[in-house]
Amino acid sequence: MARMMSRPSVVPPTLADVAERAGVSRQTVSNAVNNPELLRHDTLARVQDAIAELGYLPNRAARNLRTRASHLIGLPITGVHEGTANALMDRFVHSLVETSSAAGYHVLLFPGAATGNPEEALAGYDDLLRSTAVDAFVVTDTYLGNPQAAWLTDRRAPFVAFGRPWHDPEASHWWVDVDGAAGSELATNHLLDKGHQRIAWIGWRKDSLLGEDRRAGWARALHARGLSTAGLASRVEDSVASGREASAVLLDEAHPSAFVCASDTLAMGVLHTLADRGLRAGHDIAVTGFDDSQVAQVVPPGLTSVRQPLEDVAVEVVRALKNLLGPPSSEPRGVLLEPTLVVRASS
Amino acid sequence: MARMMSRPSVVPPTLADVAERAGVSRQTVSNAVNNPELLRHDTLARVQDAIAELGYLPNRAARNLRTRASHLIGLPITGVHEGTANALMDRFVHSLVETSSAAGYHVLLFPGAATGNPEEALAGYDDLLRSTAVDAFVVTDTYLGNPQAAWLTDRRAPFVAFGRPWHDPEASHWWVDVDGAAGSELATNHLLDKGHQRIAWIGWRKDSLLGEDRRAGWARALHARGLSTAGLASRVEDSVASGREASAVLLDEAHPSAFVCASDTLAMGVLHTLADRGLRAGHDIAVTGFDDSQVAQVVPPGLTSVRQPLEDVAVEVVRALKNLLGPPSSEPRGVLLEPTLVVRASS
DNA sequence: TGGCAAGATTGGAACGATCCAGAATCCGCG
DNA sequence: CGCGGATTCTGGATCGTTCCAATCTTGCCA
Repeated sequence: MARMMSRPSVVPPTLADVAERAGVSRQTVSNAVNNPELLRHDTLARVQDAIAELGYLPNRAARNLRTRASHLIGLPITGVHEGTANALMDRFVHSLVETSSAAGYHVLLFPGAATGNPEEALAGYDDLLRSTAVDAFVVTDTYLGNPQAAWLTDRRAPFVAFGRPWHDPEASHWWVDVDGAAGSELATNHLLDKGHQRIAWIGWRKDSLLGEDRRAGWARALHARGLSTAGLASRVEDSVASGREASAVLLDEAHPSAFVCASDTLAMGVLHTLADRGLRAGHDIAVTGFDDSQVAQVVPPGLTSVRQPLEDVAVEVVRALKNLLGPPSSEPRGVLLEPTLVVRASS
Repeated sequence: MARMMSRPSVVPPTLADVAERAGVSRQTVSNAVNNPELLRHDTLARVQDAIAELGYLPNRAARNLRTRASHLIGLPITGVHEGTANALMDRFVHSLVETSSAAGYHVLLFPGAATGNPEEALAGYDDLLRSTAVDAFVVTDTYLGNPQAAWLTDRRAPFVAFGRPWHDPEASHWWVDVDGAAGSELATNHLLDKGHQRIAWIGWRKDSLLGEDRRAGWARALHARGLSTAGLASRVEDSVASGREASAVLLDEAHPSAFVCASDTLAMGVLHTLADRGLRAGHDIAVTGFDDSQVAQVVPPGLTSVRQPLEDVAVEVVRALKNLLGPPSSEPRGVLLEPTLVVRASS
């Protein structure tokens, strides 16, 4: 059956074809597509019929040329870090594709700062923009000292950041972020409610403002109950090995009954240490992670983790994009979303 | 400093601008960019200087319009399955972006068969193609009964599949795949070499040809050593829960000393069962997975897993794309790559 | 019924590149 | 020195759409 429907590989119909068929001018067809409210009822119907009969679809290249827009959003693909549990992007990318598609945009992937110096990589952004390959960017790697945001702002490149402008609170670009402090506070309070008193923190190096933010939530929760944080925090790099070492040291020196971690990767390190010592997560020692990665979902016995509302982030990012590319608006340029806690057997 | 370099937001230079500056015609500049060998040495140099001075970049929309090509490759994003350990696509997408970028292509993401009936989703493919949004597709979900390949072939849509045409060995489209049987054979032989005699298989439902292929490798390895497979195989759906149940049953009824699984997800299920029973993976019972997902890398004590050479797959996919979009070639249309085994502490 | 503004429709020009055919230049050789 | 052919360069036409300004209809009221 499908075979009978197979189209010969002819050239697709154009505006002119539709116009002829409907007995109107090209411009009228164009209006029928882009500004239907300009047409009289009966004309609109006639044109729409013709469009349907011919299976007309506007040629994107031509439209892009004329309107100087591509309706594409550039998303740099950053390096996959072996050994970390970050499937975070997977979920975000998926949500972003869905949401932006509904808004008439498609997502264009391109190599981000994969290799070499950042200057060179950023030049790639500029090329995409100048060649009208993309209308705007969505950037996610707003880590310590990443020059992206400042550079893009400087070049007047339209972009939305997933991540706050930590180093420049005055930054005027659009951003969406998740409240990390609230997240670790959620996790910590959950443990406190379970009766834990000595709750350790394993986070990132002090120069990671994102890490310090998440840490603040842990500290806030402890202080709120009159508990001290002294000696209970460790700051390392984001790897399983680091989490493993840090938790071993903390167990020996501070005797915590629970760990709150800045990432699932670090939490996995804790699980390693527990396994090494014959301790059972959730039974002997409680552990929580951050990101609700697939690892957290499938690892025995199940890792309690802070889940970022990536679907909502995507929605907000697209909203920001629309504001960015549309007429100037006075909406707030930064949005902070609240994470949730997914409780599993590790706590 | 950077601020001083900021460009005013002027219109980018066009071919005509470069032509004027270099004192040649538009066409000559076009040739300098696309067919440099047509120019005399000195003219080429002069034009290239002008290009560099003005920072000229061809306008993609205009080029696409004229050449009827977009230099974009469509990659449908399929649903994220919660609870499975499939970060496979992450790695593949990354490789594909890198490789195709080097070949002058960019990757366009769009919602695949996310919701509803496949017919509707496939119509989305057609739209992209007809509106000249993409030149070709890369499809990955060639699972049981997926109509994609046949449908795309029918519509004469150019595409390359990651995955063999299981249901139609005569299919004439381009594809790249990884030898699953060889993968499980690798894993099984590894266990046999370690002295295991009773090695169980946990795979997918029998109607998954991909699953049966992987299973065949396990059976082949056992038979090669004169061992029987009787009672040692279980076929379930791809979830942690299924792997958990299947392994529990197998442990009770067949008393295997090792498990070879068709996916990391199933292997995680086995790890759950082992944890339930106080058994230690790699010590009491050996386990191997398939895909070398991030989960395999970070879970204690480390999951031995078959790793697909996704980087090579991407290279082959791009090679196929070039053949597909370029002049007809007589290269073979199917490529089968060999996986490797990543040994960790679970075996 | 004439006048007029609002509404609906139209045709030419433009976006910036490449295709194509023809013109100019170069080169070697009789 | 002139000629033919290869090499190099050029200008107009074109891809399919939207912008723009102008024209044609319509509806309303005096």
